Amino acid sequence: MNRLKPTIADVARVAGVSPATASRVINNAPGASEPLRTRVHAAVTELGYQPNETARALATGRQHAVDLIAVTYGPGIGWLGTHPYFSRVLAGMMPVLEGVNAQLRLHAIRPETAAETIDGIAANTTLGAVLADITPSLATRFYSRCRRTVSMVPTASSVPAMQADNIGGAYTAVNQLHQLGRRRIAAINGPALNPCAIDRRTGYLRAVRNLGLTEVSADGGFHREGGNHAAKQLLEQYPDIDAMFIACDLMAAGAVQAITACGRRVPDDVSIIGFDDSIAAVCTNPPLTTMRLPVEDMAAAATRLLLQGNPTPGHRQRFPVDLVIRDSTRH
Amino acid sequence: MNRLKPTIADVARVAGVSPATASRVINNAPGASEPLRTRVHAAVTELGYQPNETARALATGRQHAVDLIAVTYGPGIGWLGTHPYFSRVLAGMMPVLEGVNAQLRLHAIRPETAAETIDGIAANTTLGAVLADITPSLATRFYSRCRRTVSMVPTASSVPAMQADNIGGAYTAVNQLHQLGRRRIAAINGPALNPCAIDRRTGYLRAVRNLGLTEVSADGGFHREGGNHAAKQLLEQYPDIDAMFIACDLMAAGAVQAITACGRRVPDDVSIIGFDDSIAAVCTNPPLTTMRLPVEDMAAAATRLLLQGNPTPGHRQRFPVDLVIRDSTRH
DNA sequence: GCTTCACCTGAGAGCGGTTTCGGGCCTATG
DNA sequence: CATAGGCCCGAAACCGCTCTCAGGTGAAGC
Repeated sequence: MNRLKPTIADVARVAGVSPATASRVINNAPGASEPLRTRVHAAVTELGYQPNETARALATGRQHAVDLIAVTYGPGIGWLGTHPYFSRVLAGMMPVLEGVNAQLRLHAIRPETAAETIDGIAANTTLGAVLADITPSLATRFYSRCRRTVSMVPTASSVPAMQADNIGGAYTAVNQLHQLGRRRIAAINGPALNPCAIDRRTGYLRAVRNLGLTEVSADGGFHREGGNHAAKQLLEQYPDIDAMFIACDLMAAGAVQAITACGRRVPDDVSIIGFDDSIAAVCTNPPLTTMRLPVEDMAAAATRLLLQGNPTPGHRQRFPVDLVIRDSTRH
Repeated sequence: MNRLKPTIADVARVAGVSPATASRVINNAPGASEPLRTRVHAAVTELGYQPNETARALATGRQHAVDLIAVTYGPGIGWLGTHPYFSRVLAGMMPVLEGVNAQLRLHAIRPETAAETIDGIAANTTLGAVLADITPSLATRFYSRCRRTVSMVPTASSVPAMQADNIGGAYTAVNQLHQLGRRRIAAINGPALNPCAIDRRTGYLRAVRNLGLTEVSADGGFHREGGNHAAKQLLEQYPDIDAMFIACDLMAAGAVQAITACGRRVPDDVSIIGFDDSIAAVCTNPPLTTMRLPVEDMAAAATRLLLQGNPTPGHRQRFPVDLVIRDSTRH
C-alpha cells in the first residue's frame, strides 16, 4: 500500500520479465515473444499501470506537446481567453492533435517579460510551437531558438507562417462598400502594433486613396468596448459617415450598438463590414457582413506542419480572405 | 557546434564546479558561496543555458502544469474552442498560473474514448486538473485516480467543486419574466446530459410550476444554431409565447435572430433572459439580460485551490448567479 | 556434428536534472 | 592544542523509462 504508482519495474517483476521487455511490449515494439507479451499485458492490467509520460519524454528526447503562444497586448492577461480569435485557433488545433495523442500547452505572455519567457518556452518545445499573436521581432527571436515554429500572423520572412491576405481583404471590403454607393467610409482599426491590424489598415488606406475618398479612422484596440467607443466618437465627429470598415467583428459588434444607440440604422444609414467571421459576426443583430479569415483551417494547417517535422525556413501557406455577405450591408 | 543544447553539466564544467553546485545556484538554494554563484551565473549567460523542464520534472517528481479537461458532447471536438464558456475558463485560469510559471495543458475528450483517455491524464497530472465540462460519473472516476482535482460543474458530492447556483439562477430568471407581466414563458434547454443544463432546466420547471404556468420548452444543444432553431420551432408551435428563458447566451443570440426574423420584436413582443453573461450577451442587439455566471472567478478559484495543494474531499466553494439587466427585458 | 544466423531476452548505460551524504576546511570553544 | 561544530562542496544515487548491446537459444545450412 506504500507504493503510490506502479512503475515499469513493478510490471516487469509481476510479469517475471526484465524492464526492457516490459517496455517493448508496452510500446508494442518488435522483439518480444507472444507468451511474454500476454504476461506483461496481464501485469499491466493487474497493477493498473500507466506509463509516466515525463520519464518517457526524458528518455526519448521527444515529447508529445505543441505550444500555443500569444503575447497579450490587451488589458491583462485574460485577453487570450476572451477574444474569439483564440478560441478559433484552439478549435483548429485540437482535432489534429487529438489522435496523435499530443497535448496542447497554452502560454499567454505579457509584453514586459516576453523576451525571457519566450526563451524558456523555446528551450522546452517538443513537437513545436504555434505563434498565435506576436510581434515580428519576438517571432524572429523565438524562431532563432526553435526551428519547429509556425506563425499565424505576418512576421519576418524567414519564420514559417500561415498567411492570409489581410491587406487584400480590407481592400475588398472598402470596395464593396463603395459599390453599394457609400462614399464616406470610416475605419476602426486594431492595435497599432499588431501585425494583422497593420495590414488591414494598410488595405483600407490603399482602397480609400484609390477610390479618391478621404481617410476617416479611429482605434478600437480589437475589443468590443473599443469598437463601441470608436464608433461613437467617429459619428460625433463626422456625422456624414455612411459606412464603416471595422478590423474585427468584436469591435464591429460594439460599433453596431453605438450606431443604433445614436438613432441610426444598420444597414440603412450605415453599412458595416467586419473582419474575421468570428462568433461575434453571427451573434449581432443584424448579423455582420464580414471578411472571413479561415482561422481554424490556418491553425489546423500550422499544427499539421509541425507534426510533419521541421518546416522549411520561409515556408508560406496562403489562405483566402473571402467576403461573407450578411445583413449589415443589405439595404 | 555539435552539442545542441547546453546541459547543466556544461554549465558546471565552464564554471569549474560540480553539477550539484550548479543546480543549487540555478535554483538559488542555500549551500553555495557567493564567488561560485557568480561564476555559475556567468557560465549560464555565456552558454545561454535553459534548464530542461522535463528532466527537472522527473527528478523532483512534481511538474508545473495544470490540466484543463472537457468532454465534448457537441459536434466534433472543436466545440471546446468554440464555446465562449471555455474561453472564460481560460481567461480565469491564465492570470493565476502566470507568475507561478506553470503551464496550462488542454484536453478535449470525445465521449467514446473518454474513460481510457481520462485515466491516462490522471496518471500524469502534476499540479492538478480542472474539470471544465464532464459527466458526474467520469468526474468520479477521474477523482478516484487523482485527488488534485476540482470540478467546474455539478458532480458527485466527494469531488471538490466550484458551485454556482444554476437552479436558483434559472428560478430567478423565470420569476423576473413573470414580474414583467409575462405569462407564457418558454425555455430553451441545453444538452440533456449536461449537468449545468439539467440544473437550469430544473430551476425553470420549479419556477413555472410554482407560478402556476405551463411548461413550454425545446432543446437547443448549447449552441447558437440550436437556439435559433428551437426558438423558431417554439414560436410556430406556440404563437402566444411572450418570454423566453434560454439556458445560455449563445443560444439566446440565435433565438433573438429567429424572433426578429419572425417579425416580432425583442423585448416588446418577447422578453429574453439568457444565462452565462458571456460575450454573446453583449454582442447581440439588443444586448441580453442574463444570469451572470462568474466563470472567470470560479476558474481562478479552482486553479488557486489546486496550487494550494490537495483540496479536501467534498470541498465546495459557492458563487452567486446574479441577474444582469440589459435591453432584452426592457420595455 | 558444427557453424551460421535469426530471434529473444536482459543487463546496463544513459536522458538531464535534484538531492542525499560524507569529506574537507575553518572557526569557536574548552 | 585538541575537539566540536558549521559551512561548502562534490561524488553518486536516483527519478522512470528507453534502447543499445551482448549473450543465449534454437533452427537452418553445410
